[in-house]
Amino acid sequence: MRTLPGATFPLMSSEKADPGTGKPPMRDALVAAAFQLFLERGYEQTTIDDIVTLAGVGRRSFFRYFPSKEDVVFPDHERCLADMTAFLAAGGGDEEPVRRVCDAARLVLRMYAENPTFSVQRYRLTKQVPGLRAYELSVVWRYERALAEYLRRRFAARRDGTLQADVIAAAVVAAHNNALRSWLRSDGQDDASATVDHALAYVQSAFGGTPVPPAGEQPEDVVVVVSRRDAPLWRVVQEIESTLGRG
Amino acid sequence: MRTLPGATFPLMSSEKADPGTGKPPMRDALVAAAFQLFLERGYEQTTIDDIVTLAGVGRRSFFRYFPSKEDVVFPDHERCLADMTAFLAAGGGDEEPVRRVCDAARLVLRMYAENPTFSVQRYRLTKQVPGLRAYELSVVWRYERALAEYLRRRFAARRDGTLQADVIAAAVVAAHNNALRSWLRSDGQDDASATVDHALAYVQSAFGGTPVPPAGEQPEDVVVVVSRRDAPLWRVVQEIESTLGRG
DNA sequence: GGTACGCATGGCACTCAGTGCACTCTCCGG
DNA sequence: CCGGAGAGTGCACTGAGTGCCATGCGTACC
Repeated sequence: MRTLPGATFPLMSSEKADPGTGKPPMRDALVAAAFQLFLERGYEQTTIDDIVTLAGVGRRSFFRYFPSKEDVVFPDHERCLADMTAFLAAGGGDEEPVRRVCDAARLVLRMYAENPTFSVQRYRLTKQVPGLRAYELSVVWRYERALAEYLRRRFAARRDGTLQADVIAAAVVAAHNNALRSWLRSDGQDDASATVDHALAYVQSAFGGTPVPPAGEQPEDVVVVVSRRDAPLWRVVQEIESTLGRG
Repeated sequence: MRTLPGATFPLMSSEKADPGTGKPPMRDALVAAAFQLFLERGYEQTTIDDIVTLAGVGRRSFFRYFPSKEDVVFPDHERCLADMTAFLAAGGGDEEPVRRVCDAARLVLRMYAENPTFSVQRYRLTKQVPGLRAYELSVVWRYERALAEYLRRRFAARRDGTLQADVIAAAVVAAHNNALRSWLRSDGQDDASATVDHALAYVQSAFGGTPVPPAGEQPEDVVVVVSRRDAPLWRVVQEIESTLGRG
């Protein structure tokens, strides 16, 4: 197996990395070869044979590491999803649920932000290849389902708990994606954290979670709530809870 | 071309329908043949050759009507999307935007509800075939983009207009899908309109749109509650309920 | 009446993604 | 030295999707 000329991304090390030797595992070589070709001649114009030839490995080996051609564009997706799921599972169950899923979204954005050049190149690719855009949807969908499943568990007692879980998860993902795309369009120059915080604050303000806890602020011992009379009762209760800072 | 034995769905007539004669156009014959085979032997176990053989047409004709094998499962998608887009474009610009997109979602659900058996069969199919689930995501994504584009135009003047548009569109689609799936799981027995109204009311209540416009009702649409901050939550809720006069 | 045109369809050959299987090589423990 | 496990490879095969051209059929035009 020959090594690649230049095209080395600071790829996240795959699970089966070889810490002893410095040689990149075949998986990373395939990703590097694939991106080099995708960028210089386009995704659809690149065949699996082109990739494995450049990487100097057998064609069959490609499909040992990636179930499909699309998967090579999202090489760290499984790990990222697992990390997010683990983060959600780590909580003790006493956190405010909406804030928790917002924090999970921040975690995902941080992983994107760890490799700005890689993320930006992938963004340019997915933006102009319909097949990749479709595949990205199925990737994002799994994140959304993970968030929704967490919220469904937390909202198990609520009336319409699954509905609220699905809607809030979708809103969080949409806000995250809005911020992510904005950051990607800036070529990774903007402040990713600030952008996503701002986007998620909107979601939190819409769904009861206290947007920003004013640290060190003395609490009033009287709270005033103003509500439209025709607002649904659960919405009023939610507002009460968030105003009182209980979750 | 021979006609199919039984398997006739009340398919929505395709654009190029032949109003004079009663013979179903080839497109509908292909859909009928495809679903018959998908249901009796599974999606992946059915090849294009199987479909065109059963429909009695040439293989090349399949791809004349459907760009891919997945498309035959969503034969009316383009028309449905066009209808929804037309509905959004039809407004004069003075409607409340959130309510407008909710009405657009109701329109889509109504189209599903027009063919309950077809919708339920497709649901069973997409539920268990990963490839179709992925394709459905790209279908739904186009609806979501249409809603978001409409909201972006309506929110052009707002700060964070595009963010709010994306988030609200995602929430509306999530609520619609939640209601749709609930209806599909009931084999089309539930009241689809009531289910989707309930789901969309949650979204409208979260994002500023008045949930139900109390026509002609004027008085007391604002209620003020004052509570000690350390009062138990249940006590506060009790007070709210009695103030609102609800049980 | 004949001809020319457009259009829907059919047939054929080709590319390429993805799979199943059998083989080799190497490393490792006994 | 042997035997098994696992990584990598070669090969043949299926099936989706495409490009090209031939064929048939109705219609408009001469």
